[in-house]
Amino acid sequence: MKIGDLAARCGLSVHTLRYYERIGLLPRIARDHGRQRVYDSAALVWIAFLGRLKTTGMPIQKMLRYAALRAEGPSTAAARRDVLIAHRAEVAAKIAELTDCLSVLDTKIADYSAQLSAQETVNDQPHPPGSL
Amino acid sequence: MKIGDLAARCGLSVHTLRYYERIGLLPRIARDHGRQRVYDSAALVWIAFLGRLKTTGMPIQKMLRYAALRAEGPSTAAARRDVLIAHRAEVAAKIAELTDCLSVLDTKIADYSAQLSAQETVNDQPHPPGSL
DNA sequence: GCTTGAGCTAGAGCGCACTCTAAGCGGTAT
DNA sequence: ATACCGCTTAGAGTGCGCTCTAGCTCAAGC
Repeated sequence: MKIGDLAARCGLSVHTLRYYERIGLLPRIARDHGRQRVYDSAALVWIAFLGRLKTTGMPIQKMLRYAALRAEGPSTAAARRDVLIAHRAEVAAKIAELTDCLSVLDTKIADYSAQLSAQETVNDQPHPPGSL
Repeated sequence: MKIGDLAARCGLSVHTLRYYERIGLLPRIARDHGRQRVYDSAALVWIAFLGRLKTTGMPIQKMLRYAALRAEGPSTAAARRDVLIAHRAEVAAKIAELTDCLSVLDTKIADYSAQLSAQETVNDQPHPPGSL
């Protein structure tokens, strides 16, 4: 698989794929005779997981630490698990925070709705009390 | 309340408060005799709400649109409610997305744990099968 | 064989949301 | 009176995560 194919499949741009490799998020990619990158499906799996980390708000610096552990091999499994456990806690906290904000939004929306329907009720009165 | 006091109470820096005013997120603030800003508690309430919007991922450009509607007065209540309803949907979607990622993380963590306890079991064997 | 399109590198540029600096003014404590 | 602290402005700088450009090589289709 060449870089354009991978880009089409994983949803990142060709530019971004090369950028990720340059900073070390993707391991060194094999090249063909013409120095063009050749990807296998493992790259797709890894990129999908990076996408999860990104979606959940992990900054690139932390992803790099995880990627470095991964590159070191199976001896870093415990360290990687710890990174994920810590990140999991952050994600859970973020969900709680968003859920909290959601109820604030609901309250605010309900306030606006009440305000608007009260106004509408007034408009519906052809002769509001005391207007004649 | 002067800008330093407000900063201490709302958790934003003095720099950020002036920046927010400059771009229009905060309405024009009254000044005292020496041109220094004087805030009332309404500012605190508004800033707290901006914080909710920010926490939930609303970009400053959208907050500006909401702030502009607010500044226009009560006639924009319906428009503001619509903005909040749309944003509420985005937040709910984000929560769903994060919840999904959370289960991926849990799976991954469980995989590492299984891998690590298997390895530990091997280490616990003083004479692994076939090793002597 | 020639065009076209995709890939290559190094490095510059961008949008967002701040964050800080420089240079100066005003009020208060000693 | 002087030192100091917090306030003022305009504008420059920062960090993140891309995103794009220039100038080139390479490979496949007509």
